[in-house]
Amino acid sequence: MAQSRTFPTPAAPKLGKPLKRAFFARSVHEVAPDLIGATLLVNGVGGLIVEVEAYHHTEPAAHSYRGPTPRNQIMFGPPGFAYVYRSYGIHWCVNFVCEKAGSASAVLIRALEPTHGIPAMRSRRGLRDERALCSGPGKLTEALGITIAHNGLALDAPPIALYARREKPEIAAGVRIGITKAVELPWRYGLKGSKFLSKPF
DNA sequence: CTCTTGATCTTCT
DNA sequence: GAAGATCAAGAGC
Repeated sequence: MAQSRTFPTPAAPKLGKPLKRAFFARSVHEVAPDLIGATLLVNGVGGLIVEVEAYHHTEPAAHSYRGPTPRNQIMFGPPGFAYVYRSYGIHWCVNFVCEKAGSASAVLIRALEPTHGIPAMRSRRGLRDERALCSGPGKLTEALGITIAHNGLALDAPPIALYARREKPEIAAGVRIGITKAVELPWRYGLKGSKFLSKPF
């Protein structure tokens, strides 16, 4: 530790009001862009949501497209809960369930701008560039400590907390990343100009 | 900078 | 047996 004296902790941005579960009880295509700029914390660690993607059961890229399975059952439940799945056998990815029970739609959280608990995130991810801490769906779950243990948890109760954005940001949209079906749907949303995206728009 | 590859769990064919 | 809502490391330019 080269640091020889105590520095003031950088002030984290002021949080908006807590998002209630009802926030998610509407079209996934309204919720997804509205999440850009909101703050996601798990046990007090997290940051600003800067990139998301919408998925809906009527479209073949969605896990719910072929009906319920043990993995995706949370997607078929009520809105306002976390759907966590194993990606490529190695990573965890987290979604927020939207609309209504049976609708099987969700928003994949793809990138955060780290604001809270950065030392904890660094320690979980290893020493890295701050821009790489949460710049991908598998990276941010590792940084926040999200695992299958969080599958099915409510989004408005500990250890998860969400806070509304305080100002409306400029939002970019584009095609989703890493899929081979329904590739043309422009259901990826991001904070315009953010340096913390998984990829530029 | 871009391209390739290995890691290895769940679902589907 | 193969593919997939991914990531990091290594080779090459």
